[in-house]
Amino acid sequence: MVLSSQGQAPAAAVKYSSIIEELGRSIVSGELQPGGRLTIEGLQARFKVSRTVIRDCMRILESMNLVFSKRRVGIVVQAPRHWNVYDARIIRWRLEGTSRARQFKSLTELRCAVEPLAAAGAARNATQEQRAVVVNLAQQLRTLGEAGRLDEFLAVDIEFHALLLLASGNEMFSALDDVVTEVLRGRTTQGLMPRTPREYSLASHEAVAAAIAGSDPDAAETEMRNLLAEVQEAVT
Amino acid sequence: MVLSSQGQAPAAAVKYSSIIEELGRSIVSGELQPGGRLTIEGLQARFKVSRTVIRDCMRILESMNLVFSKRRVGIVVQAPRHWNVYDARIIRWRLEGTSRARQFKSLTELRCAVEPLAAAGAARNATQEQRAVVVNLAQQLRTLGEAGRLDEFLAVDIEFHALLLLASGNEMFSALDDVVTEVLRGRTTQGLMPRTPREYSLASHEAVAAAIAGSDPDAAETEMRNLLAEVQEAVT
DNA sequence: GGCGATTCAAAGGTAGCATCTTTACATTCG
DNA sequence: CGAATGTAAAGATGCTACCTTTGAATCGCC
Repeated sequence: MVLSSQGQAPAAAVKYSSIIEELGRSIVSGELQPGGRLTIEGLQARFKVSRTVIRDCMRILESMNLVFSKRRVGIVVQAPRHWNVYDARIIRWRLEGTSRARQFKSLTELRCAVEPLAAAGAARNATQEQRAVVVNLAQQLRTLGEAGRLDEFLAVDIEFHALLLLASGNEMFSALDDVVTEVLRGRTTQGLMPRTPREYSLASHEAVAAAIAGSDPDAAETEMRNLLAEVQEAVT
Repeated sequence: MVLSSQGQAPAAAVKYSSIIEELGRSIVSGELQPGGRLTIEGLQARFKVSRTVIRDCMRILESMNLVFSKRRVGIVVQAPRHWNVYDARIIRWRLEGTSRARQFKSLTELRCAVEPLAAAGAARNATQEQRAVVVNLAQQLRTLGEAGRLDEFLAVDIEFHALLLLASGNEMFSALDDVVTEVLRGRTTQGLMPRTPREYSLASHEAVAAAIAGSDPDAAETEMRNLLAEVQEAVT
């Protein structure tokens, strides 16, 4: 799952991507109510493109379970419970839209659920190189944090957490790296972070790294939980 | 996310669904290597359908990040790390294929991560009715478990866990109900379950239910962790 | 041998037509 | 008057033919 780009696909804007974006956002924001109908013909006129393009878009939205299409009826907007909420695009749209705060909270809770086990997994499965990098990143975090270089701190923090997910050896966890990235980034932008990272947080990162380096899953899990306690609190 | 059907869409087999199934399975199983190429023309000949249908299929597979298409090159199979592994269809394909055991383990680990927090969430956010139902389901589990009626036990167990996820109030959690359903079902089919559910397990279900009914998030989380400890062990 | 121009294969996009389903409406019969 | 049945139309599904755009690979020049 890749938030920024469609996997390997070249960034080259294909024609329909903007249509998907627009419709996806409308649906996710609630502007297009569940049960609401669209027709290919209508969309064709609205976006001034051929039917093929609209059809392609519909297939994609359908595959995200945002809509379904039925003969003689048209394209019907699905209720939120059907949406593939783990699809990177839907996550992005929800974070951009009015439901940002809500989505943010959900994702943070998901992080709190997953990251401790991911850390434990990393302590078990990480390669030697990954262990070394984790320790190194934690050190960098301290340096940058104490120096108050927040932007660089954020970048390294993202790298730290993404590496843990990857090293966990569980692809369901590593697929969430975009989620974690987005949440960390949003947390800073939204001013939910202290100006200077707290000593507590720096120490926790180091402790997690040490546990992973020392192949101690239980410690890694516990320390990660400590680390997340702060986060949890800020959102609740 | 719905494993069995595409949301509200009628079961009516649209033409391309079987093509998607076949190609999706080939990719997920590794039969079609990452970097491997397909062409629309080739697929057209292979499946004896028009270009339109193939294009629709490609859009869908592309939207799952299983492939990407490039002009002058064709349709290229993506590496596993790009796949939308939370897409219900991909989960299903992986569970059907040769990587079943591996996928099973990942999903179980995911359950262990998510369900405790979901239980805590349910203790906080469930409606009165949901709380009553949870308690009732736990009771049924005891009755069915002690009577050795395994099929019915499984059905109720699935209902129990799905309700927790739903009641958690976190849509990222409730979207995982298919995953949990599939894991529970597979666990029974694969003979990972004791013939008669253990007293320990029955008590844990009751304890979780009681904690939710009594609005005690911490207890719900702890009890759910106890419940999952057994599961965790069986898979590791 | 390296670098720019050319070629061309394959996807992207358009257009129009035929078909199939399902809904909505009208008609008929009890 | 109400239920069953027939019918028309709306709109998705599917096919074919044709043009455009892109970018990989080859060719040719320096």
